[in-house]
Amino acid sequence: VGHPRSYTAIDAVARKHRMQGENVLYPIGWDAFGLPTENFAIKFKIKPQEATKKNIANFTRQIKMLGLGFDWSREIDTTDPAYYKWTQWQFLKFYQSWYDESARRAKPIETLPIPAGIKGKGDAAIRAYQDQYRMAYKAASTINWCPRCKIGLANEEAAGGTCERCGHSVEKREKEQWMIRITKYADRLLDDLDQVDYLEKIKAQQIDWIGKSEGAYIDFRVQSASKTHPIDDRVTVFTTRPDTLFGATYLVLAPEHPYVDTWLKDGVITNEKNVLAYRKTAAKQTEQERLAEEKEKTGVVLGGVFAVNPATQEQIPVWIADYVLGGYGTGAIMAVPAHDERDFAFAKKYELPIKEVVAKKFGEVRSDDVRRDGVAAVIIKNNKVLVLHDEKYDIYRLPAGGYEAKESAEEVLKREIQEETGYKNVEIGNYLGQIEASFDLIFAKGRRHKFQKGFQVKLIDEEKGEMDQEGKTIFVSEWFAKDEALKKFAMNKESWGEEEFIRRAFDEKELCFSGEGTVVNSDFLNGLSTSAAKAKITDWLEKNKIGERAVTYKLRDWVFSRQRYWGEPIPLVHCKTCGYVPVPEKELPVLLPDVDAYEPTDTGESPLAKISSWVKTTCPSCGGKAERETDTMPNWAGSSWYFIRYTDPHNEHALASAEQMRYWLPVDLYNGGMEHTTLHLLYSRFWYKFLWDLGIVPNACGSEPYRARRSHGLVLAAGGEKMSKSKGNVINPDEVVKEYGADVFRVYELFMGPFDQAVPWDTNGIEGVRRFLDRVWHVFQKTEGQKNETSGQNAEFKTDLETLYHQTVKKISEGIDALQFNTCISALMILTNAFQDAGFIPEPFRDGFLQMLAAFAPHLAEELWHEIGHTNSIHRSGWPAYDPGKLQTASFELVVQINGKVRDRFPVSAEISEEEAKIRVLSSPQVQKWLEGKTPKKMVYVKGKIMSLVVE
RNA sequence: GCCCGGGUGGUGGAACUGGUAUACACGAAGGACUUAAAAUCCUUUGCCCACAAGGCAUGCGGGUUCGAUUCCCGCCCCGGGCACCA
Repeated sequence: VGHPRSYTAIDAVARKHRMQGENVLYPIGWDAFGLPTENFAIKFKIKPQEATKKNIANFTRQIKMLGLGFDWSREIDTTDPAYYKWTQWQFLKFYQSWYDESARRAKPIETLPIPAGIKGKGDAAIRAYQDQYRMAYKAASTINWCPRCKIGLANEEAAGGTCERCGHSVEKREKEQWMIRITKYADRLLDDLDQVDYLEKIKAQQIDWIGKSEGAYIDFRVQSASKTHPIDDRVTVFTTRPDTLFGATYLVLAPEHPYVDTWLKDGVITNEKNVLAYRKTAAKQTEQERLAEEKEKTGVVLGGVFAVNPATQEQIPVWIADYVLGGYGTGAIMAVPAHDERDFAFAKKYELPIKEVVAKKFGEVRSDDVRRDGVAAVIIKNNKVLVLHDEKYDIYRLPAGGYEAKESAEEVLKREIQEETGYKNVEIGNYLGQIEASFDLIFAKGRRHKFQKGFQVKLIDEEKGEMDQEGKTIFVSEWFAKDEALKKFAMNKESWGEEEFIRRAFDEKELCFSGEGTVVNSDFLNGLSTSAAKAKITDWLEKNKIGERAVTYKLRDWVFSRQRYWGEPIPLVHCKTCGYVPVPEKELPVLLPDVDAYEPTDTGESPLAKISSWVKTTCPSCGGKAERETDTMPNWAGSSWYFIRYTDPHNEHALASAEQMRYWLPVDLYNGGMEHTTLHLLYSRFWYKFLWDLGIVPNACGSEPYRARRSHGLVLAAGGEKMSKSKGNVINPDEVVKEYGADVFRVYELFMGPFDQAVPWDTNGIEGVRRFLDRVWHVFQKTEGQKNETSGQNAEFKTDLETLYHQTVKKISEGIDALQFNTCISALMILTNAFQDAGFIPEPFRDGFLQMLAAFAPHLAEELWHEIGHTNSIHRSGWPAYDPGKLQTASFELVVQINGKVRDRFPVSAEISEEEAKIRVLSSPQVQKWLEGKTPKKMVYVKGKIMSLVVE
């Protein structure tokens, strides 16, 4: 019952827009390559081809049973050779392209400039040079190997050290793999998120996965004390905080760092045994075990070598430790215990020196002002120092010797306020209550820098010298109005937008740990904010050629090979003389051979490698003997572009015609589960951008494939736990449809709760929906013959029904587009109940009511549509419109509040004036009773709603 | 730890840009119809007190406001995602 929920929901959207006369493409297809199908086939000892066929047949039956309005003429199947021909074709495009960094786009490989020196060396050299730049390339890499599934996994599929499919922990293996340079698109995948309308959490996941961080590479010289084994190497580290270089007191390499191999081999390391032992345990450990150890840090110092801190020229020890990851950055870090939590823990454990870098000095603060276990925010003003406790991260720390306030963004803000408003005493702080002195203006800063709508500001009376106990908290908008100078200042800042204003005010921060270690007062960084310090020191590093600006990403290149049978064969041929040669376009698709034995092998080689008749071929380039590539593509391949194929699914000459792509793309609404909001979404965005770069997707379509991405909530079992086969709590739509019918099932799926939230399946709840549809049916039966709309009804009653009808049309028309299906259904229920009370459905509302119902319960609506005399299909009939003038009833219930409490309510005409309303209110006996003879100090009237009286 | 959600009756959940909190539905209780049951229909249903009149309630504590589920500050709890990423 999970899949049908989103199908039904988007079906309602599709049907509504279709009925509104729009051309709607609501497609369905099967992404059937990959592990799930293959494992299923192995388990039941059938061929994956058959498993696919069977499951497609079953899903098709179920979908048709539900009456979903998919366009079956566009049905696709990623395992169909007519489809995967184009998947292979696109792979070849990756192979035959390179990424031009300066143009920020992919281009055909022929356009790659070949350096003169290489040109002279002949074709082989040119080829080798090109191979280094191809978007698809083969490289030996450490991959995640799942011993149970016998498959190499992409990093994305082995997150957390376990196989995404089976949960088994993965091993590291060296393997030649086809890779795709998705990392070249990291910045664009990040930047272009601004263009799209995705759910916030989906955007966050994309950003998170790409994991961009900006900093610098810094070279540390590593030398040996020994005369017999002298070395002078340079270890490069990556850091996001080059400004803390002065505080780097040791270096840590990942255990598998190649330098360690070299030094061991050269006999430089004096404690070889310990080092080897540590490396061995580290290598043996699975990712899972490593993380399971409660983050207890371990490591071994490398005896016989030391590094030199380029800023201080101090000699510092070099360690290996598994808290440094080989695969990220350079696999080496400079440890700055005073400014990094992990380094701090490590330094404490192994008693390594801790040095703190501070930019300036200022006056004293008592040590007990600084919390022992945490940190404190410190801000000074004139001669006073304020210590404000805060959470770990926003820290303006106070060393024992003290330092002067640097000009942080807070300071800038403060200065600007002072200069522009003439206010002298301006303070920016964290906790209002802890500020003792009197100030004119205080910005209170929240824990998370999240001031979306405003923040608290205190205005203190300077003459009194002391703020009164309560203070006066006002909102920004009001604060703007209270003081001309402040208003002017704030108005200027308004052009930043609120967010930018706040970001500027509070974004800059510095991380330190209090009360530990010694302090380095750096003249070099004197008076600089963190970002300015970073820039200054990076400039210095670059100038002296010991470092450079750098950006790193968590995102890695996409491992595109699978050593499994059930996937698209990679359409390349390997020839001893020509290297890898693409299969010519006219020979595509390279068909997956139909074989009996397709189980994965222990050797890690594709099962296809065993089929020599298939493997042996001739080289398309030289005609000599050659072998086919036996790796297949990952299941993500076919699904990376299927939305493009939907626009032109039967095209034999192209993946889709430019005309069709221009007509349909980008996708307006993409709904799916959260399980595809990192990988599939990222891959398909990347894939699309690549095609767009090459002009395969027309420029006019834009660089993002999906305009909006939404996601539906899970359907949970009755107890609120996940449905799973092992728990036996899975509900199959077949059973539900058998008992209640497709329409009840559909409507319940939408009524059960908010579309984007997880909701438990409730067998009682579905009964209510059945009753509702029964009621609809019955009220229509009673309606028959009642052609005269006003028969027996008084005018007021009719007006109410009319108002309700127009309100419902508005609500449902808007609700469907906002994906608020549960309230749409309830609106239909309310209207139905009103019809039932009336005894029948007045003529003018019949068609519209059914048309709205048709979006949710298409079968019943169609049946009743014909019953009331129509001969066309309701699904092509149109969508009801509402009359904005008929949304209000002639009268409304005026609510009277006295001192915030509801004391009376009575109906009044919608046209009543404020004066009249006041008279009516004051003459009410109820109100008079509560007034006890007093006159209200104030009367607030909200038209159509409420009268609020304030009495002393 | 970080990032997203969320916390409202016995239950799933409503509530527009701050304006009658608890729509709609489930469940429960009572009633009508029936020999009886099912189905259907009607009534009641946040809590306290109940004769009425009141009072208290949207996770907790504050604040702003004539008025707060909604805005602000500080917390607590639950779900999901990420995580020794330097």
